[in-house]
Amino acid sequence: MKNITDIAKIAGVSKSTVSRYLNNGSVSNKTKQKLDKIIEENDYQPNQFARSLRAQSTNMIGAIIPRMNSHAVDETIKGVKKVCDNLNYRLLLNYTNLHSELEIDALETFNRSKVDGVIFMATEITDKHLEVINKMNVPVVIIGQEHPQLNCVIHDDYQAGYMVGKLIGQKSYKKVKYFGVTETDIAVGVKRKNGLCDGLKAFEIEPVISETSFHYKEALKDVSSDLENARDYDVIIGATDSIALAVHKFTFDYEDKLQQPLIVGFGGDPVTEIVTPAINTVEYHFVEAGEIAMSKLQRSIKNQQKDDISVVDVTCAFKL
Amino acid sequence: MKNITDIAKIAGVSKSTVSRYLNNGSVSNKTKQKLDKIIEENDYQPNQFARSLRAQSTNMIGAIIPRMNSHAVDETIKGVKKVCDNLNYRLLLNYTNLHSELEIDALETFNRSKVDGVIFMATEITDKHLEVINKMNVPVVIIGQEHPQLNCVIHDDYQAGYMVGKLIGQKSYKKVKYFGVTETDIAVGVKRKNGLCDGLKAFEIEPVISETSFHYKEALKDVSSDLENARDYDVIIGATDSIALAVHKFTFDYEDKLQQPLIVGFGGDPVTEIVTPAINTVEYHFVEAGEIAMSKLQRSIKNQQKDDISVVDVTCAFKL
DNA sequence: TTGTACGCGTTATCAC
DNA sequence: GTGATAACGCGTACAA
Repeated sequence: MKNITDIAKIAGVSKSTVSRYLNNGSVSNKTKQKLDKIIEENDYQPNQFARSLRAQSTNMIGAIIPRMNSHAVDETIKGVKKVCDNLNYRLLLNYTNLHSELEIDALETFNRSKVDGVIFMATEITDKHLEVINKMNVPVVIIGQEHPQLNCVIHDDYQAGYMVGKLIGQKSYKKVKYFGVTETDIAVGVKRKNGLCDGLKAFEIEPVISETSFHYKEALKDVSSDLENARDYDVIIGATDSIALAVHKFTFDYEDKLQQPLIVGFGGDPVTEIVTPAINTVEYHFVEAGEIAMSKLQRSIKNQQKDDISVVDVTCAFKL
Repeated sequence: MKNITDIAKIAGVSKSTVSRYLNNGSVSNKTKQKLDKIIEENDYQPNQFARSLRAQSTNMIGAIIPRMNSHAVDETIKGVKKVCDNLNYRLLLNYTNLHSELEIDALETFNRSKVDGVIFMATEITDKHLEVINKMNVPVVIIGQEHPQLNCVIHDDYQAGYMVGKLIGQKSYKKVKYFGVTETDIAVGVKRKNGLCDGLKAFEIEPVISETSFHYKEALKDVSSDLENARDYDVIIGATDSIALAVHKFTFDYEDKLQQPLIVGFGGDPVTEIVTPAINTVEYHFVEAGEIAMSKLQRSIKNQQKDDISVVDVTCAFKL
């Protein structure tokens, strides 16, 4: 592999001339053409590490994602990538498979790698997360959870829950079941649930609440044992689309086809419309969230200061 | 951000001592303890770029993935990551959203970034791909497509198709429909189809073949218009699980519930068992493929030479 | 327009 | 066990 000095020698110029050719331009037409050819022939590529070392910046953004096979993650990263492309940042993904320690590890790695900024799709922010993030000398933007000391983009989960609650109340459904998730996840476990309860409360409905897992398979177990002895719900709501799908899977086999409950989920996962009858799901604007997050990050990189939390609206595309 | 010289100054030693402390060891107990403390206090992290520049190697593996929200990609990367963790490589993902130019771009970027090796999940290998890969001075392993000049890991798509064909023939189904994909995708578009046809041929069955898209939505359109006037198939096979799901979606609404066709897909996507009735799908061993690919890459990095194509078996977990 | 000299942060070599 | 020094590849004042 050739370096800038090799190229300079071949061209019979100094390496600063080659460097100028590569960056600003300011070289004579003659040497320009000579270099065009030589660099092409030797397919020379400047060493990115030497560049970064020198420039003290890498033009890279690191993104930490909890998992891959997820509509939410996919869409969010689409948004992030779009802005990255515009701003000429390289996007690197680090995937933690929902492991909290791997998140910490990834944060430290990106910090050490001196990426220009980090996008962190969080499911939970522990004290350890906070400690590591505060020590970092690279700006971080969190997507999906909020924390007063950090730079965050969140979805309006309370509103999402509230909208569903109101829609259900208006249609005068009576018996409502909710499968929620752990309260360590503030966004989904707490706010979404509270929104729903408040929305229902206006109609004097109190849902029956259980807690289950984000994972379809585990949710299916919980849902099955839970609903086995109580099949008279008008509406069953899953805190996520995965959970709603588990509910669908179980209730689909109810003997009495006519009395199947209405099923509602959150997240706008396209799988919800593959099943029949399609599941009603609240649309989250993940792409937009990704774009906003990356723009925020860009500002942090320039200004070094955090701004307020950004809240992305949700939309309820369905009518009950 | 402090560097090794700062730390050395604070400790009152030379930077070579600090470097030794960080790497081999060979320092006195006294200075060791001193450095323990100082490095902790200043949370000093060695600059990765300077290290790589010096070492001429990055300990990083770049992976190029076509999309994120996919069971196949998710599982494959799990396998790759597992081996990476064992070998102490960092894994970087670059996601191309199924854009061929972005793949080329990603290959060049990783080459310039001097990662130690590249894992490339390909849907297609064009001349342009070949040209770029051949110019690279970093080993590349392809997953999912084969090419005589390249280092590849593939699934046994012919066998997968053949197994399905034989199972169908044995059950004496008669009218068989197959929704395939473009033949530019050798693995899925050609081999899977040929396997199926050969498997069926043994039973003198000739399937009716159409071509459609990998994407669920587009497949649904094609499937709908195709099946609208021909609802008397015993078996309908989709070249991928997405296509099979589209078939399910359409045929589920057939008025005559009793005469619903059997549906078969390929890929083992968990979504196929969420729908009811569950779709029969051929299991692909993506995690294993990822592991094999990464092991191959590791060998290439050490030896600089390519070995034979690795073929990963498929399994047919269902009986018809 | 072109070339010289230096520094980015790290590690390896070789004296001491 | 420790410290000075060169080298990794590049960009950029500064001088020519």
